[in-house]
Amino acid sequence: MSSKRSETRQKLLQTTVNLLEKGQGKGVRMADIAVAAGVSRQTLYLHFGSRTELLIAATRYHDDQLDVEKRYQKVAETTNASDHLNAFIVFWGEHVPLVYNMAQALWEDADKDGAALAAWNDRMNATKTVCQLAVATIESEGLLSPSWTVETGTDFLFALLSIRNWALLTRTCGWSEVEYINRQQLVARNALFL
Amino acid sequence: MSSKRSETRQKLLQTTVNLLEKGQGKGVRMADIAVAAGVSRQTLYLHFGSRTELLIAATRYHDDQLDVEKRYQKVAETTNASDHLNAFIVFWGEHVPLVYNMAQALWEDADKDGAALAAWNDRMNATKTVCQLAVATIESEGLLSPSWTVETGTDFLFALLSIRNWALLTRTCGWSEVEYINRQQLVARNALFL
DNA sequence: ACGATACTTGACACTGTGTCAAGTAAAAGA
DNA sequence: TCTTTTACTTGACACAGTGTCAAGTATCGT
Repeated sequence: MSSKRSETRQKLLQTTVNLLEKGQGKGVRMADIAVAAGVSRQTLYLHFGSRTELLIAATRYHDDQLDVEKRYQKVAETTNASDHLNAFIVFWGEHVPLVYNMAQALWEDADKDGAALAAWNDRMNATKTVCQLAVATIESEGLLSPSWTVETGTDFLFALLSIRNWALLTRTCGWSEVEYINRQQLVARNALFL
Repeated sequence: MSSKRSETRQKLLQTTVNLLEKGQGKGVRMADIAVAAGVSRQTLYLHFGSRTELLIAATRYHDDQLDVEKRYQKVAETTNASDHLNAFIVFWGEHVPLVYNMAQALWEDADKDGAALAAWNDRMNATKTVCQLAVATIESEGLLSPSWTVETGTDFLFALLSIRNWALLTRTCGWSEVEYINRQQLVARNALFL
């Protein structure tokens, strides 16, 4: 009967994901989640110690549903640095919209809560690693512009592709997904190659 | 005797600026400011209706002290698009560190408070206007890469120079002010010109 | 001396997070 | 079948921080 517990846990996570995704992540309270899941507020604290823990668990849960590894395959399968970079930016341009609202909820808490900050940094480091891979590939083919080292080039690409930049360009400036991808490819290529 | 009121007001603003600048903007409470200014908490509400109002007023007060117009002169005095862009990025690279902590305090409230959001957008629009000027100058000399329109090029430059990008590159990645300026100049030039 | 101005004092409402203790209901185990 | 355990509920409360209110004090100008 320990399956009832994990059933409830799953329901809570799913409800949290749903609310965060639709509500733009803004001001989703513990009470809101409890009501939406048809459960008492205290049950949330029984399963997750705090709002931050719930947020982190929900983020992971959501990630698992997205099957990121599989979609990253196309990047991994490329055979040269230029294709790799382009494929990576395509991947990223398609990935961020799926993750944005969850990420936003996390970083809003990162101001106050150390655990949320840690979780946020975790995710950021993961994406920086893939940036690093892309730049290292360019360097290994001798195509990295002498203006950059692998490290600083990675920093730049990481900043260029940051989620907040994505939000600024697509949400605030109104770029479409395709425009975002094409222009970021262009900028990254012009900056890093030669 | 109405000078006493404005004296106090000034003292409150200055104290707020001091606290925000040193404290990384994080968690500066009304009570903290009141104590630091040697005044009761309620006096703050007598002069400014809310935390957000105080924050906005403090930001303006701080801006006035910085004499931005004068430091922007060097940008305005340039005679061609390339110099203009370079001078602008130098200006920006020197400007952001002075403004960062205040800006951070403002945008942290922007999540919750509509007024803070409005104030934040105001500032952002101001900087976007100067970005637009830089890109329009390039275009007017026929040097803007055909990949861009003035509008999209402005969007890009605005994103590249966003305060959050600055924070990511200098604070998180550890770029020095000089490195930031040189590399951002490089990237902007490579992306926009041709 | 009078009254306005500037500020103080202390209490209180409100929101949202997190905690605690006692209670219920139903499945699991003897 | 009776008992224990598990999963959840209920309602109260502490706490932080913002914002409000009413009554009090001190000082300045006239």
